Amino acid sequence: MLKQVIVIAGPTAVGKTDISLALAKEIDGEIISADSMQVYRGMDIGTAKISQVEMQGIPHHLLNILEPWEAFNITLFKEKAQEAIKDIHARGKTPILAGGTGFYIQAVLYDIDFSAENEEEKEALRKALEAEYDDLGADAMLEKLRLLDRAAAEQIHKNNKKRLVRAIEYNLLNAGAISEHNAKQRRKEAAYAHRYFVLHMDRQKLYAGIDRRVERMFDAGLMEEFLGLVQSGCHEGMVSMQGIGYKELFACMRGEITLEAAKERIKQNTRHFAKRQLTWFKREKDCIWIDRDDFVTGEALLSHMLSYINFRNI
RNA sequence: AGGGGAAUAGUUCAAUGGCAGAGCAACGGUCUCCAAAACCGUAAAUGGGGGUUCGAGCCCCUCUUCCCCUG
Repeated sequence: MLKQVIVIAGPTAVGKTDISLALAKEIDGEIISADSMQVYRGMDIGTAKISQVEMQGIPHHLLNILEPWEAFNITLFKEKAQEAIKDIHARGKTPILAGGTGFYIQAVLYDIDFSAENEEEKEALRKALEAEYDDLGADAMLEKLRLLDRAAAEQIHKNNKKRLVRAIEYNLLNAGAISEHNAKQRRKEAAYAHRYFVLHMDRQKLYAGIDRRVERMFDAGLMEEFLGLVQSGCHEGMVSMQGIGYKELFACMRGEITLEAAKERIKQNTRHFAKRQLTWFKREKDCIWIDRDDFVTGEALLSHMLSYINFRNI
C-alpha cells in the first residue's frame, strides 16, 4: 500500500506558508519545502522564507541546506525530498510537500527518473554544445537533434537553447532517445497516495498582494541582505542569484537602474512567475483547486482541506 | 486670455498621401538535470465632426483634451 503525502502548492504570495503550518499542526505533519530558492542560507527576505520562530515547532525540511554559491537542481531536490519523506514516514508522521516549484513536486510525486550521467562528461559536453549553438545557429542545432531524435526535434522550439542542448546532450550520453524517456516518465503513476492542493485567488488580488509583499521586503532590508551576499562572494552567474528579488539588484548596484526601477522589475518578474506557476498547476493531474476567496477564515479553509483527507484510506 | 506644439494598441514610440508596425505590459501556452530558469503563441490603436482626394494616421476647417511660452 502506498504511503501518504500531502501537497500544498500554488503561486507565490498566495499564502501557502500559513496554511501548511495550520495543516501540519492539525494532522501531526512535517513540512518539506518544494522551493528552488529557499534551500539557500542567507537568502531569507527575498525568498519570503519562514523564520525559526514562525515555524512554531513544526519541523521544516530542505530549508537552508546549501550555501548560495552551491548549485542546486531537480536531481538533488528529488534525492533529498525522498530522504525526508522516508524519514518522516518512519517516525509515523505525515509529510506535507509545500511550495511553488511545480517541476520539483512532480519529480517527487511521480518518482521521475533522472538518469545517472557522468557529471564531468556532461558538463563538458554541454559547454561544447552551447558554444556550437552560438556558432552555428538555432537551425543547425535543431537539424542536429532531428538526426538523433526526430520526435524531440518536433517538440522543442529551436530558440530554446537550454532544452535543445539538453536534448542533444541526453541523446549522446544515453542509449535511448530523450523523447522516449520523457514519454515513459509521463506514463508513470503517482508514487504516493496523495492529496494535491493548489491554492489560488483572483488574479488582480494576487498581483496586488505581490506588489505589497515586494514593498515589505525592501522595508525589511532586502537591499542589505543582497549587499551582504555580494560581499560574501555571490555573483550573477550563480544559480542562487537567478532568484527574483536578487538578480534585479545587480543592475541597481552598478547604477544602471534606479532603486525604484529595480523594485518595479521585481514586482513584474514576480507577477510573471506567478502566472507561469499557475499554468503549470493547471496541467497537473488530480489537483484540488482551492480559491482562497471562498473562505472567510483560516479555520474554514482548513476544515475544507481536512474533508479531503481520510487517514485510513487517503 | 493670447501665441505655439501635440493627440496612433493599456503604455512608450514607428509608419513619401497608397495593406497602420515594433518594444514593454496584458492574456494564453510549452516544460522530465540551471525551472524564481528557458522558450513559444494570441488579442489589442489612428480623440469627435466635417472637407479636399481615386485613396487621409499624414493635407485643410472645427470641436475636445493635454503640454510649453507670454500676460
